[in-house]
Amino acid sequence: MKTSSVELIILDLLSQEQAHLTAQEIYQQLRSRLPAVNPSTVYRALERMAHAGKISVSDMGRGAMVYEAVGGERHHHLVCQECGAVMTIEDQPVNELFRYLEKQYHFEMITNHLILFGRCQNCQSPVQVLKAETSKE
Amino acid sequence: MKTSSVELIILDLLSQEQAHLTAQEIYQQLRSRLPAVNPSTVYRALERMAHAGKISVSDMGRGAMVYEAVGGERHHHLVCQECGAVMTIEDQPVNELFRYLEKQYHFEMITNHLILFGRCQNCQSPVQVLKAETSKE
DNA sequence: ATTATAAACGCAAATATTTGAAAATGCAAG
DNA sequence: CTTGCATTTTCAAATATTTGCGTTTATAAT
Repeated sequence: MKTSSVELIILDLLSQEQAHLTAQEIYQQLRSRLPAVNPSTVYRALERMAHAGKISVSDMGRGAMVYEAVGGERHHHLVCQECGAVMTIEDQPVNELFRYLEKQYHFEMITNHLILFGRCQNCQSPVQVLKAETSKE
Repeated sequence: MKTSSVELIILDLLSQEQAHLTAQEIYQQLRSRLPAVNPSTVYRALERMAHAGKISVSDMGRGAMVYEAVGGERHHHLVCQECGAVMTIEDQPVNELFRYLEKQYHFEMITNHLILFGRCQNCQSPVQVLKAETSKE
């Protein structure tokens, strides 16, 4: 099956510099190459590609899902909910959990990009103190 | 700080039977108790509550995020991307990973509800065969 | 009780996303 | 090349979500 032109361009966009783009960002950038493309074409293409495993979709706390090309080093992210900092972590420990769950539950994992939210080192104790001073629930 | 009435009702809704509700479902159900409530009030309340850690937000592959009250047994889900089946798994192995990552990256984990996508046992080999017969990329 | 301040809410407008149905395109078989 | 079928795209309309801003409500201080 030949890949549609929109899909090709989207893959190209997502291949630039480990891009994590939202549907809107993709739509906007696409318009500079295919000026008349319709938004629903983009949404449907993204849906298709995600289901086909060509791209991954994740919530990185930006308000909308971000899309990423699959391939390259498998990795995962820790996202700080206070300052938005994104740390990339290696696959190994996550992979171990996944393999364990696959055996345990006879489940074939598809998720290959984990996003975990929390507070980075910088945002930890300082915030606690601030909160203690400011609010009293 | 006193909790707003909308927040109280939302918490009540989410406390019924391990509910995983979308914003729309919450909005609809809320209207039966507060007929004149405005959608933006609901969206803003959900955002507030999520940020305050009163509820958790996750993508269970239903097209929209689902909200859940926190508290009760910590658990996670395996969601089958073919048939939509949802398995609940115990916290322990996930918790071990989280504790490891916290130590390793000095990161304080907030995520407490993991959703992992894949294929359940029923949807595994059958689909492979079907695909092999049907498509030839 | 009165006033000041911040949080929550409603409303209307702007955006974003989804959906159904028709037109266009690509591909394979005849 | 022409027909048939499946996929992709468009368009318009329906939904869903977000945003700015003015109003109300709650809370705390005077």
